[in-house]
Amino acid sequence: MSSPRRITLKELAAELGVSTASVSNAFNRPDQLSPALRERILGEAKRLGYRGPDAKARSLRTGRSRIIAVVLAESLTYSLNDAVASELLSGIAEVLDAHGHTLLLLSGRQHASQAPGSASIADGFIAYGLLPPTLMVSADLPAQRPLVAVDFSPEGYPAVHIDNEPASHMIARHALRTPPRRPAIVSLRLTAEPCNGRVTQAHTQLPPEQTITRSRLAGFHRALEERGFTPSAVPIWNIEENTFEVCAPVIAEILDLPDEERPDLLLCMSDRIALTALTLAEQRGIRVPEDLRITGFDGIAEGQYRAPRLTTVRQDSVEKGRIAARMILGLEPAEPRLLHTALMIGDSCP
Amino acid sequence: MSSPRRITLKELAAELGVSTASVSNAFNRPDQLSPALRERILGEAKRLGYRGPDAKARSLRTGRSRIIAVVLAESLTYSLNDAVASELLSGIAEVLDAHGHTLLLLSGRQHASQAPGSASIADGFIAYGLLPPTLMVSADLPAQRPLVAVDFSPEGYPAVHIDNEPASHMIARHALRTPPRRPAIVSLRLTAEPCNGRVTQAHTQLPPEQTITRSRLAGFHRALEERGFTPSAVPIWNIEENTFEVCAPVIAEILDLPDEERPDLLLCMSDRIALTALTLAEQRGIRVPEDLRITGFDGIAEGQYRAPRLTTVRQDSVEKGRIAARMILGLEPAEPRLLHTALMIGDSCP
DNA sequence: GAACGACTCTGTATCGATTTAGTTAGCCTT
DNA sequence: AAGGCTAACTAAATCGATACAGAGTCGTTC
Repeated sequence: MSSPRRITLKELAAELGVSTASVSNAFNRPDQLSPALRERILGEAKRLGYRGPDAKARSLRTGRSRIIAVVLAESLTYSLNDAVASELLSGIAEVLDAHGHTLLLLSGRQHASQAPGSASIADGFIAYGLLPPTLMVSADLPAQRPLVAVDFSPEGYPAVHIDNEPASHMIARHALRTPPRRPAIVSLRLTAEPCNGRVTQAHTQLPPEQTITRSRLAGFHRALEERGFTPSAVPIWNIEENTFEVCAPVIAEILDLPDEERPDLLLCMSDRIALTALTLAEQRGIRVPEDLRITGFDGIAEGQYRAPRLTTVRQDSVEKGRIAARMILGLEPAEPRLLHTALMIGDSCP
Repeated sequence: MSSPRRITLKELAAELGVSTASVSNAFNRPDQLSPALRERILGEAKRLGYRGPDAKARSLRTGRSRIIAVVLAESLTYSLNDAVASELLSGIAEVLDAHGHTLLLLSGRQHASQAPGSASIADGFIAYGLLPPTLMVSADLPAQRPLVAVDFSPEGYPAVHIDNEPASHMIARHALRTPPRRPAIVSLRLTAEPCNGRVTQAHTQLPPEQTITRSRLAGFHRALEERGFTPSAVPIWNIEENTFEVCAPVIAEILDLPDEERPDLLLCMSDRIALTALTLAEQRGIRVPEDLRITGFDGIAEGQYRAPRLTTVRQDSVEKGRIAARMILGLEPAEPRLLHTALMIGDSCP
């Protein structure tokens, strides 16, 4: 336990009989001293086991830590297992790595309760999908520090988005080309109050915060209307968390409806929902796409590598992450960006 | 750009006419000052927009940052999309969160090149699956700082492991109960030189570093021997990266062999490999398990939610992460731990 | 009524670096 | 030979907090 305490720059300087400035320069600005001295310093440093300037002290002095924090709306546990969030993080990590920065993971939830915010270490923040109320709580994160938002739009900050409404309009339009008898929508976190199941009249007052979900719903509704359906007559089921475990019971409820009530088209707001539907339909001997057509949203890998291949809208979450990271590093102008999506026609809804 | 610079603790103290010590105590040790003063300080802090002590300065002074770094063998981009690594991270994040710590993500690869290590910020390190050579490079990470290893065993550090050899022996034994005509092994990173495909004689000298892979192979071989097979006669294909994209061509090579050479049992070293085999077999009309039996390893969710359900060995990666995190936080003794695994018999190899 | 302890609060050294302004020495110019 | 430059190096202030030792006040206790 009595570790031989790490040697400091000052001690190293004393040992060598040079100033601390020179040692610092040896590590950071080689052009500021003679190669000979630099060599001598680096050599002695290695000999004494000095690992280079301490990051804590350096970041205090310089004001920069080369750390970017990503604040995730959901718990880290959830986010790390969600394909879309993982892809986003991948994109962010890729760019940060390439520019010598590191990634600190914060959860919007955790953070609120967290005693003394270790957040002020970060040079900048990338916030993902925070809801306005959560944002308020954690808004004091970026005390004058740069913040880039992904998948939501806090006022006054640059944001990276996809075109949710046109995208879902596009896929719904495709699905409705073959007119379904009973279309249905399976939505993600649409209601103000948590509700895992059929959305009833009681939930009609949709909260305005859920911008993504609402935009996607709007796209579905527009397409339905264009094809002669009455949007309000199309049933909506709501899913509280985008995981198999939470989706499964709701999907089961839908698939186990009596034949004459069971939908023959599911417009799902995420691939995870659609994949769950695919799995449960298979288990029940419901044929996809003959008896039931299913569309997803996101374009995650899992949906493309399985049979039947999922019909979905691909959004490039990795690229979204890259852009956000480049913005926060100042490598590209931090201004609102809207990424486009692509319809991917698979076998689940040809 | 001329941000009104964040106010400091000292300025706040001056404003209030109290000492900096009191302000610090107001935030950190409420019992050290009267409730009245504390109230006054906190009030004024809020009024002036003071967010609480700066993390950089605090961590320099106290020597603790409440940040734990996870060093991943692979690139972050890969790790974030790998189910096993994600689960591990989930487990780690869960425990760290619960104890007010945050997670810094470092890649073993990135780190080597990274200019000035921002690593010395961390209070401790959890290293995952580093190969000895890589570890050497990054060994100077934990300058006298605690380190817990996961899935490998650097000398002198506590490590969390699973029982790889018994586990793969167990599943191979199960698979061989129904004697296959032509068993084959699909391995992960087994060879010294990168080799994506059939392992030939040239690769016989297996490097000793790949402890996990070697242990799993040993388990397979022991079971094969017990069932009367000559291990050296069982063909091995090697996969360089545990992703669909890298697996697919190798699996295709196997499945496209002429009927009389094609294996009828694949012992795969990961679920990802096994799932790829499942998908490609399906595409080719090869029936699983009738024509081809497949076993995996890991027990990732994706394999359990699809049909046919994967026969595999479940390792609790989340728990592995939790344990590593608790060790690094000193919540449980940092001593070698071996987790047990469970055979999960699915439909891919009944 | 002196001594003691319990509460509050303050002064200041310190954590380990970076960086500005400045000093010295040596060389070149004219 | 004087002035001007540059290169190489240093002294010391500073980043923003924490925590120790001590100072002052006030109520108890013997």
